[in-house]
Amino acid sequence: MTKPPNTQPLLTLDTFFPYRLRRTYAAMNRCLASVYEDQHGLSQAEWRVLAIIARDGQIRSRDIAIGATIDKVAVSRAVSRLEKKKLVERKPNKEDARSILLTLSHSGENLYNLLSSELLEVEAQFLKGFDKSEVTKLINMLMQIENNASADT
Amino acid sequence: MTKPPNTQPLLTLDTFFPYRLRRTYAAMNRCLASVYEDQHGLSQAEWRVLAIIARDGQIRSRDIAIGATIDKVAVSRAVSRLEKKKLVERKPNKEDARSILLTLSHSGENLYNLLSSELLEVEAQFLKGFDKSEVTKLINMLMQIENNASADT
DNA sequence: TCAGATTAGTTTCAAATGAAACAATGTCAA
DNA sequence: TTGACATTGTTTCATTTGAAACTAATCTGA
Repeated sequence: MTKPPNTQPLLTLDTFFPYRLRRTYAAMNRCLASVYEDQHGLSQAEWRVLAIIARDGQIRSRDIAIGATIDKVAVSRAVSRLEKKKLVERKPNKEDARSILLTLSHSGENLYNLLSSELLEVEAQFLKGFDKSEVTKLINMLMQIENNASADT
Repeated sequence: MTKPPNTQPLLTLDTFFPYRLRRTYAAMNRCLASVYEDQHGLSQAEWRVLAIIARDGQIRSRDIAIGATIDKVAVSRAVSRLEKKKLVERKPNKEDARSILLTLSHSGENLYNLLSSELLEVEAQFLKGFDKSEVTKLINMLMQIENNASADT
């Protein structure tokens, strides 16, 4: 009874790359959130800020915003919450008093280590069935697409 | 001066699949939004609802929510706005008076056709440099990963 | 040197969002 | 039937979010 909407569809949603990427991203996110949020009480922003600090060591808010592509307001709020939870510490920056240097606390490091091993397992679930070269190729394609999108006018 | 945070990092962020996927998704989204939002004044939810209705013809709110993985409240609001803009029409469903059947209006179809050709160009930008088989492989991997993630406990 | 412009980070306020409550209809078993 | 439960879609309300305003510090160039 349902009539086909377009006799000659321009856009086939199911093979439209943005549609597929969005669906994959959404499904992935639900899995990840069940770990960092449901099990450890961190928001996505908090987890991402934590991961960037873990990667870079001592870092300014501004560089977290750039590294994690979160806007500075969200970073500021995430850091406040992480500080309240004693996971992150703020130190004054002697070289530039406008900014603040952020580091993980001891318990921040512990949580990060725990979380990262849990999330690596989740990643392995996502990528189950693919061999190493396929995954490498996938990652490289995603990086190229990110570049193409960022270069976009 | 910046000390390495972990002597033996468990998780290498730059090759961590969820990190890459998220960055790609974010970059892609900015490009797409510059079309449907900045140029045509549609929110992401509105565009996605429009695309699902275009694909499926006559459809219930509920099925849009499932098809687009948007929650029903967001669908309800997006449909209201689309109706206000005369892009979508609500018709009572004779078979089940709880639900409402949604279709594109004439101008909704026109906008959809315009938008989809514009967005296909954006997609082509993203995928520039890859051949057809690479893109097919990519899409298939994303679908598999989505399934793996959805099957996750 | 010092006035204007720029940058880092926070706060404020309005808009977007999501969970729960809700009204209206439909289903199903006793 | 009918009465308990389920489903559809909207509304309400509290929280989250983001843009702009703001404070404080730094840079820049006449």
